[in-house]
Amino acid sequence: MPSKGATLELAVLGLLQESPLHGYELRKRLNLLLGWTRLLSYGSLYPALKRMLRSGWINEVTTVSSSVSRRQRIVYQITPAGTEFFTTEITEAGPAAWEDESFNMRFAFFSRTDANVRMRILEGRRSRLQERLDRARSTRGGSDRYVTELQRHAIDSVEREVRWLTDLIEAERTAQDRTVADRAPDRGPLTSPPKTAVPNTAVPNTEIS
Amino acid sequence: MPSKGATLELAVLGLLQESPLHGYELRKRLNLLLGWTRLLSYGSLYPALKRMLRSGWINEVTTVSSSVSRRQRIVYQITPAGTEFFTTEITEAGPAAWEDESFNMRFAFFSRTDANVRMRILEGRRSRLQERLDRARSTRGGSDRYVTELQRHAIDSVEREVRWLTDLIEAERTAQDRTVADRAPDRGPLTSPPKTAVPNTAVPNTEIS
DNA sequence: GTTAGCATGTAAGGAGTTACATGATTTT
DNA sequence: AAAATCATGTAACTCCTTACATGCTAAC
Repeated sequence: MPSKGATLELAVLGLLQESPLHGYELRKRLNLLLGWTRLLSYGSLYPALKRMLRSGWINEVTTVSSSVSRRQRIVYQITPAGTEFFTTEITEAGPAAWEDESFNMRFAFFSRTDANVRMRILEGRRSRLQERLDRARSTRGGSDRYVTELQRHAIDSVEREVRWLTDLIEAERTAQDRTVADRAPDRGPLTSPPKTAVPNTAVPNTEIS
Repeated sequence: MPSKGATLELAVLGLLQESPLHGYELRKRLNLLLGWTRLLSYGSLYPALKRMLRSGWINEVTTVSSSVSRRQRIVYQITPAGTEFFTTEITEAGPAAWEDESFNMRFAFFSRTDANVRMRILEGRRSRLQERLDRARSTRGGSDRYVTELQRHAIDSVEREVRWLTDLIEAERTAQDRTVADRAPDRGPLTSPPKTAVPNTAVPNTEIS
């Protein structure tokens, strides 16, 4: 079975690979990682965790009093089965991986993805967007000013995303060439951002658990 | 009641205000108007049409043989009640109107919206996006290269959209000033696009029905 | 001591998709 | 005559949100 969606489950597993977390904290991290446009609700997250428990991908450990806080929490940790599922799914670079949500999630875990899989996902995503552009450009028939403007803006946005992907693919490719040519340790791409980076004025925000 | 979503229904009513259409054709136009990223399915459209029939917003007329084609179609036309509902909803410039889908739909029908309502929707949408930016910029704590890059790109995209809205607001404002000052007929904004327009190389596509 | 934020859940429902079904008409 | 496209629908299912419920703990 090609496994339909399961984006949320995979994102949770990806986060739990770094460290065990409880639901409340998971939600915060998921909102950072993906979404931030759409805040994930608890009504979505907690049932997902229950499902994952039943699937045997995660274990729950109830903490009563630990070092700093004596607040009761249910901490989830990933199981070997969960790790295996995550690895299998994240390696799957088929059409499901170039859809919006799915792509974002996979991209967020690219550090734990093989270089050739990264490449296939980036290229697949780009051709998916290219298809959209072709469709949009061939069917523009709006006489209305606002409709035209809306479509123009939408096309601009997708074109921008295609350029972003192209830059990333280029960065991946040169990084890979370096590795093959020099036998140097794979430092990976993105050591220098492909476009003008936002000046990092943000608060470091070093809150752990 | 503030009326939850009903984006699809409103979009259908908006299209039917121009001319009566059958389901198949409606889907095509809806995909142009909104979506084009997400193709609307018939499993969504036809039940919506049934609901709208029951609500009395539209009538159905079965055509058997007309001028060009003798193919059987069910053509829907908007009723006075439907027009009233559409007008009321489209004038409602509350928070529901600045959400992604809802905003796009309302924007697409801006030609049939009062200038002051347009302004409120554009400004509301912009401050909604501004909130997202503030949240995203204050919580950036990713050490991972790819996560950082993903968030940077997401922030860039929203910043771009904010600028787009700012230009549109400016265009609306000057258009309104002109109208007030000269007593000239309201030619509206967007007579010249605020940014570099895509060179219109698209096929005119004059397919009607 | 009360408010704000932490923490976990459930039930009902909204909005959509996919898969299934069927058949007419036009094009090749 | 076959294939593509037009045309309309239903049933099951997915995924998510909102509203409801509950209670603890930290800060003011």
